[in-house]
Amino acid sequence: MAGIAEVAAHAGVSKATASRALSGAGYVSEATKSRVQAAAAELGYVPSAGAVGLATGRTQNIGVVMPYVNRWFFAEVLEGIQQALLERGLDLTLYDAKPGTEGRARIFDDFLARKRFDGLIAVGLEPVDHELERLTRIDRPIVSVVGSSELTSVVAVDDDYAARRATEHLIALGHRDIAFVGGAPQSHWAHVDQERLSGYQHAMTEAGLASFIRHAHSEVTLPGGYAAAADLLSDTRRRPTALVGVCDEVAIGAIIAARRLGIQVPSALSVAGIDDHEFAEMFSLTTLQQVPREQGRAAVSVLLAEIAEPGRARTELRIPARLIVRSSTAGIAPVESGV
Amino acid sequence: MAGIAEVAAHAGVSKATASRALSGAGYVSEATKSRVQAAAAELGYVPSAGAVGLATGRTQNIGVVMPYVNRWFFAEVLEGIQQALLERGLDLTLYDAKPGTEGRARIFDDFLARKRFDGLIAVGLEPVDHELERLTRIDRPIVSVVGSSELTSVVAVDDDYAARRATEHLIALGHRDIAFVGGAPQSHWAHVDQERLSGYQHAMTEAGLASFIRHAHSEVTLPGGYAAAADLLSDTRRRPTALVGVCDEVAIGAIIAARRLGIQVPSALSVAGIDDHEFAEMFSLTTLQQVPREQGRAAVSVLLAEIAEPGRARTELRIPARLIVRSSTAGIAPVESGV
DNA sequence: TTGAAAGCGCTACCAG
DNA sequence: CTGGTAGCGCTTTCAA
Repeated sequence: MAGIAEVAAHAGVSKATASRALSGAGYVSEATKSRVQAAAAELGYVPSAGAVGLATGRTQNIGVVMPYVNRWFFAEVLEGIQQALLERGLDLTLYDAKPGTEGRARIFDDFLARKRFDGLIAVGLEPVDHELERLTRIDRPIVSVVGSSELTSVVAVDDDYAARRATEHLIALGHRDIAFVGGAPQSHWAHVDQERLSGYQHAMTEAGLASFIRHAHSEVTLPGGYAAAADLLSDTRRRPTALVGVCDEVAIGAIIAARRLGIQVPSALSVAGIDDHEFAEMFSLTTLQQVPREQGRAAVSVLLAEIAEPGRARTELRIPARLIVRSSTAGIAPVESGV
Repeated sequence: MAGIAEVAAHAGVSKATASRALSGAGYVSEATKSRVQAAAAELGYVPSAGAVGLATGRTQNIGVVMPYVNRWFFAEVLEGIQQALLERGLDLTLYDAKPGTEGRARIFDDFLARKRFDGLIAVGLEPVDHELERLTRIDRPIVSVVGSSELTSVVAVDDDYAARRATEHLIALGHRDIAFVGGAPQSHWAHVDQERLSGYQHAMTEAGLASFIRHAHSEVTLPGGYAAAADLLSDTRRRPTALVGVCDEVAIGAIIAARRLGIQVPSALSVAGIDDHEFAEMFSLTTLQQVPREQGRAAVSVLLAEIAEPGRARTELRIPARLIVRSSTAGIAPVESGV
């Protein structure tokens, strides 16, 4: 309730001086500065964010748009962003833009246009053209996490590399009949799924296993992976010896399905994922680790740099995933020596 | 970029009239109203949230504080809140107040004090005294989701009832040696854990099974449930015939542990949970359903009512969970006729 | 080093 | 029904 005017009065100075003393900008004698600070503390003064925003043009607030918050990856990125902002005293306003909903349309048409933020982080948005056009209108720095964009800075894991590496790991173990599970033709996360699928395809092709390439579509969720794998594995005649999941959730779903079908992992079936999901350890899942929390933090750094220095060249951060071998993968037949 | 002054000029009216025409408050002739609206549309006018906030004292923004965003329950509540706010054109700023962190302290000391919102929703916060004191200082309506509070309105499932019902279900199936899994002495979510534990204890006691009461502590996560159950079940001499999980994540962890130990569910072990988690179906988990998304929506309704009508009496919504019987529970010995 | 005053963009009161 | 004007709470020239 106490405004800067009261603080100023209390300290016996003008509003202008009080403002300088509190914000640290401009010349103020040490004596008056501490007097003002004391007054502010005593009155429990807290500046009005709205007024500061109006006067400075800086909202001290960052917008975050993502299609889901209840998926591991997104939740982790969000936490990373939140932590980084917290340390810097910035607020975060969240826009949950679920694909294909009316709410998403409103976010792009109304909410984002309000520009209640100094910059925006778009996580796995995969905007369609119309939405992209809205985004460019915003006239505030934007950083994308996941995906690719010519217009914004990007922070992401190298998806192609991750899937390739997972596949190579299985090939090195002697597998030939390796299927790729996850991703649907018109999944929203099309880009990532596609990159990973193609990483798998490349690895297979390079190893001369092009004829074994198989893609079992599924929703990119744990139950989705479960269903797809249950389907794929129940056909005993054409059962692959190894699976690459488009992400850990799908891979874990596949492991659960295998267990229910009585198929031993890894002796009868090897499964590799991508992510290092919080459940990966529990399922002894071999995976390619990415740390979404760090991606969130990195996105904040990049964004703040762009806010501080308008016109800065865009940044593109591609982070290589790291292979973590646990015990969901094992050799088949005589094991070849590894890569 | 276009301000209301330009819109006014474009439409040949004063700023005041333009404001009324756009906000719909006060008398404006239909003719001028549509003229102003046309001008606004043409110029792509979007009001400055900060300025509106300053002038009206309403930020059109709701704050949400929660200790985690990456747990099923919290993520679901968050989505419910977000949806409800979206429909009403309100923004949401998120504060991720992880217990015991420095960030949490900052949120309570600095961020919330900024009062950048018209009202606050606290999800599973369980504030300690010092924090509670901060909260009361905020002087904005607050609604709690989960937990209990004398000071704020509350929206929550009836935890005692849910656990009691789960336990009764198992008792009705003929089980006597039923253990409760989950919750640690100083878990952050102490209140909920405690309520559920005591629901279990009551049901056991009322059925004359007090001597069978057993509580296996664990972290309230899927891996936590896995670890605790693995421990509990590996002692073959004292193995219970049924388990009540403090929540579905723990219950599912227990099922996974049981399967790994070769214990058939439900023939050798019945498991019941509380939540109806997104994975419940996949594990055929019998559970007491709550719908956190709806709790989020309800919290928004209550909060907006309190914002609209200051001094309104506090609301307390206790929602009874609904028993969903799947196939993780079954009778032991001759099945008694059910409750 | 400090103070006075002019806005930031909008709403709301009060005349007309 | 409409326009002028005074703020909302803060920052920021510009003089002193």
